[in-house]
Amino acid sequence: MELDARKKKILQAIIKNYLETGEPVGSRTISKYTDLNLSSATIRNEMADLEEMGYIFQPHTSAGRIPTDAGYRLYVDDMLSEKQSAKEKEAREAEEQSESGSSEIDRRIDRIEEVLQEMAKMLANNTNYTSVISMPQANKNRLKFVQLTLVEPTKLLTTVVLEGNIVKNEMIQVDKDIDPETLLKLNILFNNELNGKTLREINFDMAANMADSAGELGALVSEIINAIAAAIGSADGIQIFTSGATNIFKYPELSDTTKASGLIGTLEEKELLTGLLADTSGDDEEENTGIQVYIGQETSVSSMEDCAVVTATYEFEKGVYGKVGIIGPKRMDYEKVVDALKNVTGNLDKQFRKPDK
Amino acid sequence: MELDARKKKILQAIIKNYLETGEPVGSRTISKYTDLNLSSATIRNEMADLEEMGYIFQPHTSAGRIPTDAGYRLYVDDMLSEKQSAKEKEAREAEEQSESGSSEIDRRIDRIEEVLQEMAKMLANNTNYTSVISMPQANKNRLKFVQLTLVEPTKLLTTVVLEGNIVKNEMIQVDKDIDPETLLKLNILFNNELNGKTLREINFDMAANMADSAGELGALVSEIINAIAAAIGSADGIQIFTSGATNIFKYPELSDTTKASGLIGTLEEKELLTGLLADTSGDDEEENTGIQVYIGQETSVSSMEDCAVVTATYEFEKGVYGKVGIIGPKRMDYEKVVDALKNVTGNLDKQFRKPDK
DNA sequence: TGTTAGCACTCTATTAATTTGAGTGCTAAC
DNA sequence: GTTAGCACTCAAATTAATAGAGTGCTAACA
Repeated sequence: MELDARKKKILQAIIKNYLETGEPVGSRTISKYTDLNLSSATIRNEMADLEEMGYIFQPHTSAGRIPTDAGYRLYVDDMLSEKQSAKEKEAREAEEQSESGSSEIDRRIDRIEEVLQEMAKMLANNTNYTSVISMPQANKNRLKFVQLTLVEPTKLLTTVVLEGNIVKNEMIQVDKDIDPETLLKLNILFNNELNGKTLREINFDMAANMADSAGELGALVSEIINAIAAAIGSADGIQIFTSGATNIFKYPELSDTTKASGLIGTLEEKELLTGLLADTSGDDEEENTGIQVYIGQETSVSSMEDCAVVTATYEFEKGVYGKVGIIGPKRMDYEKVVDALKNVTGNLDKQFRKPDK
Repeated sequence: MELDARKKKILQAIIKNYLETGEPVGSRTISKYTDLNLSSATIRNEMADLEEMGYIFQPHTSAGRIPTDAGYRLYVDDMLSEKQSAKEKEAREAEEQSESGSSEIDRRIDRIEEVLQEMAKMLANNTNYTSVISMPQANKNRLKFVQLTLVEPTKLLTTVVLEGNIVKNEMIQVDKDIDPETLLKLNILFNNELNGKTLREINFDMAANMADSAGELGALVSEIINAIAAAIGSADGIQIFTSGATNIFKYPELSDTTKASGLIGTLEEKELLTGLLADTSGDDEEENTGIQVYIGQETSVSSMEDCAVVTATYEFEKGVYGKVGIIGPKRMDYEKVVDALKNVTGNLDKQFRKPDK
């Protein structure tokens, strides 16, 4: 069967209406809602076709129609490609707004966590859905600077600064006292050897080599390397901020206790979200719009099979990306969500990249 | 009216039964449940009295009775005072178990956040309620060590170590380059002047004084002091870990959507929890058992008016306390919860205080 | 005087029966 | 190809009927 223009128009009308009301939509509604000037009977015929094609279905005989995942997919893809073509026009018209109120957050750029948490909150409030933001993935990030400090005679503080000025600390308990000269030597050693290295590069034989060449300090050196690796690692482990979890209760189709509990549970756990926010740079869709949409099963998180997830990527430092996502019911206002996400990623890009400084 | 022994026994039986079943309990049940050998009619009479006294009530005529907040209060107080007397006996019998498996967590004691988060998870899993743990309140904590490092020519990293080895970082953007000697001077200056000070002590005129005596570096010095204060402050802002929020769905009286949403919302916000976990050292009850119980309205968090909250205090460093709490329905298993809390605080005390090291 | 059996009464919860109305599919006419 | 009309279906809301748990009160009993 052919999905001609009229069918498509009807399908869109159905989905649009369902997005607003959340109720199955019947033929009579569409007959009036559209400018097609068709009777409900005609619409019914077309609907039967659309159902056969798998874009809509009835929850039960004698109910209106609801979009299937395939229906949503079609709708979303259409919208995105429209946005895409609209984008080119925008690109020309933009630039005038490019500098705006970033100074306030500028000052505390080192408090990335707070910025992201705040963003998540805002996003959730604006959209009435649940928002999710991942810390930029640092595992491709390079070590910029290491500082060893003696806090107590046997307590060594390792401060690690990564590219992008992410700072992490690790405390090491040592057996015997360390004298200042040794400390200085160690500091120089580590900064010479490790700067610019990633976690992966450090982990391999480098540790062994350095420990060897350090002679009697070998044990200490390898312990310090471990601490450094742990510090980088702890920055690596995807950190995720969520907000507005309770917004799901605004949508009856999600607020049944088992579903809600499952959803909130995965939001609390956070580990399960990493999959959602994995790095997808290189995907086709990504290349085009920077936006990805997962509908129902496509999320591969079982507790979200009744949800849709829209994600976008922001750039933290050259080549280091983080993700922003919105989780809501399948019948979410995709258009609004996409706009909101673009807004946020745009903001973050601007704040973090700061080509001027 | 007099609350004689028999009435008390009946009240306890009612509450105990209600804790288990969650259903209003009737006279016949009690007549069999207790060893009082009284007919249901007699029990009914006593129940009428207990109701008049305000310890129990009927959700509607012809339903069994449910404890009022006052009833719970009586029950909990009794239990706690029993525990208290039992404690003395324990004290004699204890000590043999005093050293147990703390080594594993010992190693990573600097990762307090992780330890506490893990504890919260465990506690929630064991009890099937929601758990809450606050970071030790550092605002009485003293500065132990400051380290200024130049990360880039105009980027100054301030690393602050507090008593208890809490480490915080703050990045400062400076106008002009700083040469190594100045840096060294600053390091010495700050460590001499500020060590052992609390946030409050630093904030006052000290900042002004130091800036003055620093001459042309005045502006820089005061900016650094700000950074240090911010670092301490960020450690001060109560940090709270929660776990098992979704456990509330296991209790029908809490899982109605509005209530659940409110509760989970406050758990997500966390700010509202600070009141619950405020420092109460010095309270009467606290002195006796280390345990506090808030029933219903007593929490003064509106979303928890159908809940009970039990909290306990643990000692992080001498004089620095944190709190552990359990949030559940009023009909929670208080005894189990109190035991679990004591267990956890005991563990934390042991881990953090480490009188041996 | 405290305890108990007995009974009428109340009120919720459950189940069943009934009604309503939205929406469909199909047929026949335009 | 479109539409009016009609019989049919089914969920949801409404009402009615029933069952059962539990009470309060009275009168008898030890």
